[in-house]
Amino acid sequence: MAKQNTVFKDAFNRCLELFAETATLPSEPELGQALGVSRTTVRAILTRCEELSLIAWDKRSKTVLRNPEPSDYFPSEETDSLAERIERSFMRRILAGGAEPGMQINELELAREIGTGTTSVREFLIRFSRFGLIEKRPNSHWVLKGFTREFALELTEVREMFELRSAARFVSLPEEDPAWEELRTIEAVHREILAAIDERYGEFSELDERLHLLVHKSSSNRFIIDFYDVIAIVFHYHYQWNKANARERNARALEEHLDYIAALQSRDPMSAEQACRRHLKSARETLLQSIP
Amino acid sequence: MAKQNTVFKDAFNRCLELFAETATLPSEPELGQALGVSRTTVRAILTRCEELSLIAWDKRSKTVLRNPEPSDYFPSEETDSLAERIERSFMRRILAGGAEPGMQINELELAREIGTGTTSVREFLIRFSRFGLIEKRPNSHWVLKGFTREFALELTEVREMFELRSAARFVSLPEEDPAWEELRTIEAVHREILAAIDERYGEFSELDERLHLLVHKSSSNRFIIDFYDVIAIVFHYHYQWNKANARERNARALEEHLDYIAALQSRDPMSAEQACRRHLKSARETLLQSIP
DNA sequence: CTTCTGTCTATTGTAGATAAAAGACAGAAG
DNA sequence: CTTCTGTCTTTTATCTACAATAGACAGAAG
Repeated sequence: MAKQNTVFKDAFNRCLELFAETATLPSEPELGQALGVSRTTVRAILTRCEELSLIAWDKRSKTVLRNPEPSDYFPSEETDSLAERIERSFMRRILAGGAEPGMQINELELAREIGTGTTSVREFLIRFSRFGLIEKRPNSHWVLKGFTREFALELTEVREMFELRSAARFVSLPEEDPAWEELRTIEAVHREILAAIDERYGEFSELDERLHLLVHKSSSNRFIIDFYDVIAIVFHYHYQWNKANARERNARALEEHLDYIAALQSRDPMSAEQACRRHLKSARETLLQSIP
Repeated sequence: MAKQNTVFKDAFNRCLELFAETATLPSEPELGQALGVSRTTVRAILTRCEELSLIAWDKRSKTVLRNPEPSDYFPSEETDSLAERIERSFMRRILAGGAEPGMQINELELAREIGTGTTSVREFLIRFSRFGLIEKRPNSHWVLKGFTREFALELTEVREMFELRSAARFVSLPEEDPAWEELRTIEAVHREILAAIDERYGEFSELDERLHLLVHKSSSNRFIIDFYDVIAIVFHYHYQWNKANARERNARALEEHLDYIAALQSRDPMSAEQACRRHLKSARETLLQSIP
């Protein structure tokens, strides 16, 4: 098992969705473009489609023979990349499981538990180390620094610096910048969700990320934008983990977002700064409350 | 060749230095402590010392028989860890060699050139990616983003945010904080170097890192402190690469540092901020001048 | 009863191998 | 003459293996 063929399986599944739209499939390079994979993978997909009698394929003609059935798809467990599986397992262990700061992290043990080789785990840990939650002792184990109060405070301190700076840039973006359009879209989604808050409050997490990432992006600074990954992953898993009072919390945050959005749209630096500060302050408090 | 024994070789060399101080060596755990290695490595070192008739070793008694000669040491090329070698080769390629932005980076080729396995190169690139100079195309190559003007501006923007914040913290450190002592030491070294600037201007680079790292550390924020790695590596290689007018540049920077140090020692936030801004501004300009 | 040494085990760092995926090139089809 | 397909080569992602290194434990020495 040198390499998982998850790219193939995932692209295959996505390719079946395209069948609904057209009776004849486009050329191989075009398909590759649409699915975001190379021609090699496209041909593997087409070959499998042919084997399953989903299409008739002869050189340039690719005719859809029948609509795909659920059994044609690969199960979703098989389409996740190894890196995603490792991340989930790891985060579950350190966030959900009682993981005390100072705990040792063992590459071999993690690999065995996840059912994978050590190399992948190792590379994951290296990438993950930039989130500041783990640290390497050279020639020895990793140490879990823990999702502690200090961590949250350090994270939010930088977040606030970066977001205030980005918000200040945002209000000075030229009228024709696509960010304004995206901001209006995000605003509309906010209103939709608020209108049906009882059913849709769960969609907040994703929307939150979308808004803040948009703001951070206007900094045009790769370090600021990259840092948003740290924030996103922490909040992502934090929302999954801590669902107490989610409805009220999210409703309040949505209102704050609307204020923030309005302030950005006013193009007034001062009120944007104030709205930004207010929201970040309550976001910080929410995060801190969930930490013992 | 599963693992290079550079830890052993480097510790062995450092161990020979200890011979000058004592006629009998301390216990194994103590030696391990002093050299920063495990007992396993200590015993390997002692075994080799015995083989070379450098010491007589019987259980607890370890008597030095003769002083080490140059030929006893391992050559310095063999004591560098693989990671260090890869970093140097890579930086030489991308800074010195005409490396245009957008260039593809090939793991296999790099590994062959450095004479190492792909795994190590790969892990290096993953670690290095946080410096914002390269980017991964999944399932495909890395792309060099280049040491460009934008890079320098983005880097210094964050640097200035972080250092201003850290300097503000610094002035409010309590009297007994060891940072004040370290600051006085750094100040003294500055004066020494300035007094003999023509011969010693080359020592500035290291001192610069020491001062700024001290300031950043007072933020007590892991993200700010970690970010200093990015700054340090960029300036480190930048100094090596760009030696034009080094004497004058360093002399001016030393003067600025002294102002900055005095402002910090005054405990006055306003003057610390001003001195910090002044120095960072000229550091930025120096960096930008070296980029075409 | 603390600290050391001898011995053994477990884990990390690195190389090498292999399937998956990307990508290059020439000739075919429009 | 542009875009496609067939074929082939190169590179990446991942596993496995193994030496270097760390670390554990029991008995020895003080």
